[in-house]
Formats: sequence, C-alpha cells, structure tokens
Amino acid sequence: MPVGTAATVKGVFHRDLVSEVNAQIILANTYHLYLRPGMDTLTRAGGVHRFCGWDRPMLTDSGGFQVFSLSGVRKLSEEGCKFSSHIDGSKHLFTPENVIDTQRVIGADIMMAFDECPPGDAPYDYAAKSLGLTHRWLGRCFEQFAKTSPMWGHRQSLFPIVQGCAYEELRERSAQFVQQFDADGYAIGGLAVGEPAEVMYRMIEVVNAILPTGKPRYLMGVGTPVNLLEAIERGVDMFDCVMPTRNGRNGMLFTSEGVINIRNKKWENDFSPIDPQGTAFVDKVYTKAYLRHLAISGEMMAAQIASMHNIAFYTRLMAQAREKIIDGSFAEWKKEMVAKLLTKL
RNA sequence: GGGAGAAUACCAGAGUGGCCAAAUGGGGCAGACUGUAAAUCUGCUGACGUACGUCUUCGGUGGUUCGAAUCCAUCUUCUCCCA
Repeated sequence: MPVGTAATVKGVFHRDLVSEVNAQIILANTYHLYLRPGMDTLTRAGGVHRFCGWDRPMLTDSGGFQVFSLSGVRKLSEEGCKFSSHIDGSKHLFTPENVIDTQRVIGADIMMAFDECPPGDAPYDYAAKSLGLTHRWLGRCFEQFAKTSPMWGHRQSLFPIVQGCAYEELRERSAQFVQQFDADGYAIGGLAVGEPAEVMYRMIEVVNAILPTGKPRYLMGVGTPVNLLEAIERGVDMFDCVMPTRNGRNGMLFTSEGVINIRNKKWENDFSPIDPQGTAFVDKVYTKAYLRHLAISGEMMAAQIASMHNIAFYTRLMAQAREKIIDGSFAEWKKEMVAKLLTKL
C-alpha cells in the first residue's frame, strides 16, 4: 500500500472462527481508518504494507468502548469486565488477556489494548482511579501480547490507549506511562464522549506534546470532518469513526459544499448530483432528489448510497490533508475547509 | 325498489354527553447522531401568542342540554346486503 494512502478496513471475520472467538467477536469491530503521513513511520517500523500482508490493514477494538457504552449491564473489576449479552442475557467476561487472544485469532494488523473509557464529565477522583486500572490492564495486555504469537503469518501491532478524561495532569501522566511499551503506535482514547470540542482539542495538544512524533497517533472514535482537521493540525495521524456511515444512514451527508440533511423537503426537486465534486461513483450517478426519495421511502439503498458518499468524502478529505501537509499549505487550507464544513445546506 | 351501516384534522383511524384541539399510526417539518446493542432516536404538526391562554373545528342545517365530535330531526354523499 502506498505510504499515506487512506485505508478502508474490510471485515474479514471467518465463520470458522466464530465459535473459537465466542461472544467477543460480536464486540470486535472493523474500522475505517484515515491515515496521514504519520503512517510513514509505521512503515519504517514494520511497514503498513509489509506488516499486514494485505493492502489494507485491519484494526480491531478490544471491547473497551463497549465497556463504556454497556454501562448498566456491566461490572468492572480488577480482573476485567463482566457483562450480560443484550441478545440472550448470557454472562461474559472480558479481560486484558482474553481480549488479546481474541484479536490474535481475528488476525488484526492493529490490535487495541483493553481500557476503560470513562464519560467526558467524570470527576477527578473517578478519572484518576480509572486511569490506574487502565494502566494496570495495559501492562497485562502487553504481557499477553509478548506471550503469544500471530496465528496467520503476518505481524500484528498492539496500540496502547492514553486515557485521563478531561484532566491535563492525568493525560500527561498517561502519555508518559504508555511509552514504556515502545509500541508501533499510540492511541488517544476517551475523547468525544460528551466533553466540549475545545476540551478535546486541548487534551490532544497536551498528549501529543508528549507522545513520540515518529509513530502514528490514533485518535479513537473521532469524529466530524472539522474534528479531524483540528486533530490533524494538532498532530494526529489516524482516525476511525462511525459517523460517515451512521449519520449517512440517518440522512446526513457531508459534501464539498456543506452538510445536507437529505430528508429535508428542500431537496425534493433538486435534480443536481449528490456532490458534483465528490469522488464516489454515487456522487455523480444519483441526484439529491432521488436520494431523498429513497430515504423518505425507507429504502435501504438510501443508506448505502449515503454511506458510500460519506466514506468517500472522508477519504478524500484525508487525502487532501496529506497533500496540503506535504506542500506546506495545510494551515490555510484547513481554515477554508472548516468554514465550508460547518455550513449547513 | 327494499334494508343496513358510515361520514372525525393532509391520509388512515380511535373517541360515542363535560377530563376533546380530539388517542394511535402514516405523511409533513425540523433536530440529534463521534473507539457502531444504532437502516436509529427526539421534538413539532387547526389559528393567533414565547408562554398561562384565547378563538374556530369532528359531512350540511336545525334542535335537545348548563354543556354535543358524541343525543334527536332532516338533508347530502358514500359503502354493503336483498331484489
């Protein structure tokens, strides 16, 4: 894979693996990654293209975020996280060890550490306690990682996750702590979980002032196109987010002219292409009026078209960011783009 | 020709004397969605007012009643059954 090319991760779950992997496979997700030149260093450290063996790396989450979103049917302890399946009520336990095992089985190129992701408004005491747990779990993740080997013939990386809620001091401590593992890349977690965007940006600054510049920094779960540009400006290299697909399914389109709610009546008779400057084939083939019709009619194809458009839009945005970083015009370009991206059509 | 039933807001459809500006669903209008329990969720949808509220609505007309979408009479339209 060419250095710095955005990668769309494909699910590669094999049916034969499901029984081995058990319930955990439900919680191991595939990701859309948006990479910028920071990935150069990952290439040097092992090579995105070499270290995954395919031209598109697969990244899996550990289940840490589910621990966060499951609050209510979960129980945290030093050992791990016990929770009930929402499907059949059966009990399951995630531990740093078995989560690593699972990701070995899945064969992810980039595996994530098992962490606790506290809410954005967590009080200091809770945040500090939670960070301690996340750090102890991190040690166990790397122990298990060292004890086990890849099962599928390609190298796997394990990324630690910096936590610390909205407290600079905790974030700094975590960014320091995490480096002892000399990982191929570092993730920033626990952001965009309810705190104001400005707080998130500040935390990124604090953390990125400490994390090594030579390795990819992965901002987990973020975010809006503007969030991405702000984070890139602050030194982030990788992202993943449900937004392009989920919001797409719900009728929100990110376009080169601004944000569109395709269900709004104003598009009823707009027979212009979805995004004249878009790079996905759906952008030129379908009109706004048609897409609106599909969305209003509850047609699955609306969700598909919108998702394809949004993913292409995100990918293109990241590709542009790379170009602008390389030719040194990122700052100006970003300023223009932010204004556009905030426009509601 | 004879008999039975029905007419409710954009649509469908509850309500059958006061708690009804009128359930519910659809449609319409808008909003939310950030490491995916999410093709989802929320709000508004007679008029005027931010709001307490006020006014005009339940096929037409006329009655009964303190009070009617609800009861009575009549007209109109529609549906069904029998000839």
